[in-house]
Amino acid sequence: MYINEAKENVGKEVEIKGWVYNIRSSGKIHFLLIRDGTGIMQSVVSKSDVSEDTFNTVKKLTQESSIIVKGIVREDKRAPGGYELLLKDIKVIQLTKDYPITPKEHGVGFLMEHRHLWLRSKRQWAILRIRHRIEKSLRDFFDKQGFTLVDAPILTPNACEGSTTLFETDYFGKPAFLSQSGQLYMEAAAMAFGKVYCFGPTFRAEKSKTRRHLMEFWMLEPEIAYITFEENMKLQENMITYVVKEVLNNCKEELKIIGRPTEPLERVEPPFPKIHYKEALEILEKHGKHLEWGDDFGGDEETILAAEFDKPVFVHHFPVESKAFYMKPDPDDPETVLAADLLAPEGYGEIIGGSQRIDDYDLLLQRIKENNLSEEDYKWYLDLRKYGSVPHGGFGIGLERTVAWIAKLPHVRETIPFPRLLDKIYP
RNA sequence: UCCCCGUUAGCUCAAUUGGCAGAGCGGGUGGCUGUUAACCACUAGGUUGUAGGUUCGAGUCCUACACGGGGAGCCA
Repeated sequence: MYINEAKENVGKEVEIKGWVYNIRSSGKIHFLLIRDGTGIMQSVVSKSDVSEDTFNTVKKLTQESSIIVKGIVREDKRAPGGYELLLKDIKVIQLTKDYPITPKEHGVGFLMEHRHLWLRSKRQWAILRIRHRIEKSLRDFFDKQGFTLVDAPILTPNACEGSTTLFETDYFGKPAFLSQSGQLYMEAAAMAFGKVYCFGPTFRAEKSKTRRHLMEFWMLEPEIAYITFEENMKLQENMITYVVKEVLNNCKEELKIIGRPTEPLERVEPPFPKIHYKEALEILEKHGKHLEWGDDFGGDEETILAAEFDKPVFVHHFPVESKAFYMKPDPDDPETVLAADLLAPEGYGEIIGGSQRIDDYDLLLQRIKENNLSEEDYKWYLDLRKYGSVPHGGFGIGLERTVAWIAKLPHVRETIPFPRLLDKIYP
């Protein structure tokens, strides 16, 4: 039996294979907390119920020893979780000595050094279960609507945008780079499959050292042929709403463990507020932050803007010069692009960046040249505007920032099993 | 890359003005029949990050370096 099946096994004799989470003793009765990956369950060992051998074996158990226990499941209000195991027999697989992570407090540095063991702690378990639920519901959302998952390459031949620092590696004597986005490949795929998305790791060699940055992070990037700018935002609203509902419905226990208040999440319903870049500047001005036209938002600015609303908020129509080369200028206002960022509530900042893409060959070529990018490198990308070009758009959602927001974590480093941080790649 | 803070027992932290290096957790031993990070008693555990300097005397003051944390910038 797995611990999360306790309810269906009340009164039955079962076997649980797991690890010792904690042990308390009161002389002639031991309370053993066992975890098996699906949850934590208390096991009661009374001296009068078991052999002396078994009783002494339990007495000597240490934190994180691996064990297989047999006993009868019963309901008891005194047990954490409401169910406990009346232990009959125990087999010790390995008696653990000196497990470094104790039930008391530890510093972040120490815990990160022991990330491979920290994963076993209740809080980390809950966070990564929520991450899994978010990944699953994101994929379900797109799969249900007929999107095709198209995997983007991780090794790429050139700096797709030239602006950010890429990790370089050797590709049979030629330089190759770790991908920072699958978008350009998804544009090719959208012309083949109509509605596509990719979901994988992306890399940046930026010397960023903040609570919102990782060197390796996961991004889901949908791309849709013939979509309009407004439809794109609608899709994002529906996606975020779906994911939040799925977490609320399926991760009640996990949310409780990490102490995440659910009211702010329950408010997440379409439509989300949408503000023009110009309005954003006005809101910031009102809060004493003066930005010039074309300035990008920093962490502070994003927090101020998001705090104006109790839902995620779109900021759209950014100045052309502040955004990427492939974004399509608004025909009614060519100084701005048809792009929107989605800012998460509660100070979590940008979690989605999306836009209409330039579908005109000449304009795209012009923008490539203006940005000092190599025409040769983008030959295949330009081909997409030569053979049956259509209006299209998409977006990228950063998984770790989304998890950090939904789980209300102070730092993205706990949202991924093995975070890659500035200058830190162990374990 | 820049700014700020820190580094003392396995872990989290104390140590008054520069004057005997100490507690909780974890470990060990013993006790306790319903515990909830259990509790109680006893016990072992230290080159105070490294290298120099000032001083009768440095965990404490100075310099450099290393490592960790927080923030800024950078940032599909």
